[in-house]
Amino acid sequence: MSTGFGKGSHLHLIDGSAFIFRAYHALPPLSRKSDGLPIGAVSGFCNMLQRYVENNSGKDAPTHIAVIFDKGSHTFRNDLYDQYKANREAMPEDLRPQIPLTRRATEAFNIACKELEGYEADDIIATLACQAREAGGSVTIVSSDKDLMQLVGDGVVMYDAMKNRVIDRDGVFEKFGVYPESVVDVQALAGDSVDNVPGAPGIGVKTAAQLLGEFGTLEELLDRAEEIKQPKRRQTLIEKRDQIELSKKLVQLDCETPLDFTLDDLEHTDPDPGTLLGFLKEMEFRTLTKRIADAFGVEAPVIPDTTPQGANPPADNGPSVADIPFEPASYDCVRDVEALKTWIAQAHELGYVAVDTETTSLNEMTAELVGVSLSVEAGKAAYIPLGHRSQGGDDLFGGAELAEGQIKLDEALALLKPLLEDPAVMKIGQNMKYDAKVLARYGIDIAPIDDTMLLSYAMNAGLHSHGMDALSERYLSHSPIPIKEVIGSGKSQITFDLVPIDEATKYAAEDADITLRLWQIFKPQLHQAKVTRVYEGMERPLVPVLADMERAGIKVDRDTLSRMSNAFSQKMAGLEAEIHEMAGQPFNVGSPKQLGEILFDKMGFEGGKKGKTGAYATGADVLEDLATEHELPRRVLDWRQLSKLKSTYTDALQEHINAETGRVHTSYSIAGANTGRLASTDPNLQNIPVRTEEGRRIREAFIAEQGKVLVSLDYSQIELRILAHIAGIDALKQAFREGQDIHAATASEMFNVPLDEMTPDVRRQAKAINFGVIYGISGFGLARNLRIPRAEAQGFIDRYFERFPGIRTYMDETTEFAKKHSRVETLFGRVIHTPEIAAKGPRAGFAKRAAINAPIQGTAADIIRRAMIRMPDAIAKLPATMLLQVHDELLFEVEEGAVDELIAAARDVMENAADPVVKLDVPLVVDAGQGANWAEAH
DNA sequence: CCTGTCACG
DNA sequence: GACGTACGTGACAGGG
Repeated sequence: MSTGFGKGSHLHLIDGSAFIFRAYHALPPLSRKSDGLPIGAVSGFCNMLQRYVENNSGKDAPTHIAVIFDKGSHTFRNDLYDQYKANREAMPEDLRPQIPLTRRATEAFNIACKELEGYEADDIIATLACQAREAGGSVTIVSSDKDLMQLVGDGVVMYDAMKNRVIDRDGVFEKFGVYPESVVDVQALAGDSVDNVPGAPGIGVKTAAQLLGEFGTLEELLDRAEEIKQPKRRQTLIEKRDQIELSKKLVQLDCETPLDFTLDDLEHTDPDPGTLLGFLKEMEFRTLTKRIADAFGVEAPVIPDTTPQGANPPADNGPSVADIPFEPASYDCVRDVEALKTWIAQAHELGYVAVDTETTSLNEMTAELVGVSLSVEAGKAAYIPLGHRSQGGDDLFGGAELAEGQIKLDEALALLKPLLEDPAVMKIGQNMKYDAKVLARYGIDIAPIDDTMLLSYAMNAGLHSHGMDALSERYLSHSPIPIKEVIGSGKSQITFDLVPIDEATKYAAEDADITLRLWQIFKPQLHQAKVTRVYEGMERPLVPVLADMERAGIKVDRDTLSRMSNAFSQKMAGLEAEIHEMAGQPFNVGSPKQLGEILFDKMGFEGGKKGKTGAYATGADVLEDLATEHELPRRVLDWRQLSKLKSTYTDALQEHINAETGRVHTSYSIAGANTGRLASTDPNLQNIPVRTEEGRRIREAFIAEQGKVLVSLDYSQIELRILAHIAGIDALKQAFREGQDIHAATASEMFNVPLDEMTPDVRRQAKAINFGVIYGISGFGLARNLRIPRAEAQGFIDRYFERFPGIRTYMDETTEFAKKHSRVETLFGRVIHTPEIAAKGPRAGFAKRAAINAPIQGTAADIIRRAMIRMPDAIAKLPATMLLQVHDELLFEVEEGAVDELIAAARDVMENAADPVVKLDVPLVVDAGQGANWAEAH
């Protein structure tokens, strides 16, 4: 029945990109259950196609149909004008992989799918519409894009699928005030801020339509521009003639696109049921598969239910998980292989399982696995003891023997490994990084995971902490068995392997039970809280990245530390003697209480202030002031510095060197800091000294292995850059774009000092103000920091606000937002709750400054998180390991020959880490350093 | 266990 | 007009 395209034929042209974006934004970010592939836009796209075909199956059904896509970002318009579509936001990361799938979907529906490199979809649509019109057929363009309106008329109409409205010549007139043949002229004059078409400044659609009504065509208008009465308008049209003519070329669609197919190739035929249903099955679209199978009158293919619900708990019908009682006695203790297999099968069937590990220590690097607990349903959990020992073993070596009635560790792990690594089963944990690290040491790479701690953090940062006990109390009204009751505390504390198995079961299974229940509460709330992308993009993917960094650790040279400790001891002893001599009596220099009494009571210094405990304040700022009057306070300051360096660093770090690896392994808490920053503990490697020469030498003990180098990359002024972007401070943005010294530039702007006459002191003051702004500046705080009178500090601040009024606006708007919503947000959508903002009294001040700071600090934290998540792939082929993060710095260990390559690759990731979600107005700049130790690298 | 102090960004 | 004040962390020592 193929007769070729001609009179009576009806061509439908669907704007594919419009369909995709509408589908993407209309739906929550769904993902394919079996492997987490993002699929929301594809799902919406298929639904829209299906509905479209259904609605157009009557006698007006199209004889020919095609979906047209854009291809490539560079078109002939970019050659005309390099700014064309330059400020278009980049495609969201989770949409990109879905684009090819929409092509496949189109083909599966047996609809022609067309695109052409170097041309926009609009040009292909224009060319096809012209051809169809000439052949005597009619055309419906399915799109609401105003750029396509120039094509309407002579048998061509547009159809807005969203509003279910046909746009004909009158519809175009309604929109533009002119008929289709003049649309291009209107657009050339009015320009388009979305596509970055310049147009004529100051002329919009209304004025353009009016001018064209008067002069007829754009060319006529430009030739006779002198006749225009309004002086401003006349001047614009004369001066900007080139720009307007360029704009016309940009908006004019190309009807001569070189196509490698003809209209006849677009003939619409019914899809092949097998192909279409096969595709839908592969995408795991259950509802749509069934609907289309019904329409074909065939059996719907079975999408195996053994593939997991995985990512989400089943819809909640029964009693709330918080209402199901906790019954420790009901927990299953799994002591044989058959029972274990039953539990594993249940997990496979459901597609999710809560997992918790019990170990001999909180240190994941040395902890030995003692047992694993699982839960698949609220109130239903199992504990699998694997390494329990009978208490008080009485053999000669005092070692306890493995208790009876446990599956052999190897055997159990061999059974658990396929489950824990099965991409089709979601493993749910509370602080999964811990379990992942322990299991990694037993050869199990647990994935995919959900983490209740991180779910809570993504939704509730700032509201409460995210430890399991706190979450259980708050959301389940249940106090878990305290670990103290199981293993004791203090001197009589035992390790978990010595806990009797019955008791261990109650404790361990309860943890898995609680974790599962929390997940069932939290996971469905994620989308509503609008933090799905935060959780899936910036929290969860960080878990394996940090686990690897922590397991890698950094090499620390014990001898270097030990020598420093000795040197510090000697110096301190000398200082202590001098201090006692000056004080006229011996006392504990390390006791602020005793020191305060010596200073203010015995020696009679003025201005002693007592705190709420009744002790004198003896902080560094106090001693610094007293140091002008007497030598003793300076000695105490020196002593304190050495004492700090010794106790916290040179002594303590040695204790943290792992006997097996010879390295120090910190632990990062992902959900510790409210702003999104990480925190480092045991030991804290984010506060290794650097500001004083003496302290910085401690970094010489952090070294690279033989043949390797430490490389440090850090963001330059990232928070100030973010401030410039968020608050929209043009002067700061400009300074950053030009690579200026930002503090000097600020000083120059504030104090009217030319850059080449800048003194270090003026620059220092400007620097203090810049940082003060980030922290929610106050006259008092700046005065104290700069040690200047408060009035003077306030004067600086006033002048700063005067010169950079955007800052004041940002602070006011942020405070308002916080008051209104009780939260603030980062550029990437991270939510930080600010419950205290409503408080009265001094707490309100704290809350306000925290609210001002959080979006800035938090956005910086988001950016480096994104960089860290991308880093493993980016450096996969290099002999390099990412070791540490210090808020704006990443430290790597690299083989000597690959340093330059590593720097290039890592810098690229870091400098572009905001893309494509946020387009910053300022460049991100990363500085790099390298050396045999951290002091050299930094 | 809390407080003061001080190390970092 | 008074009241306290820079933001975010973690570790250690002293002292109850």
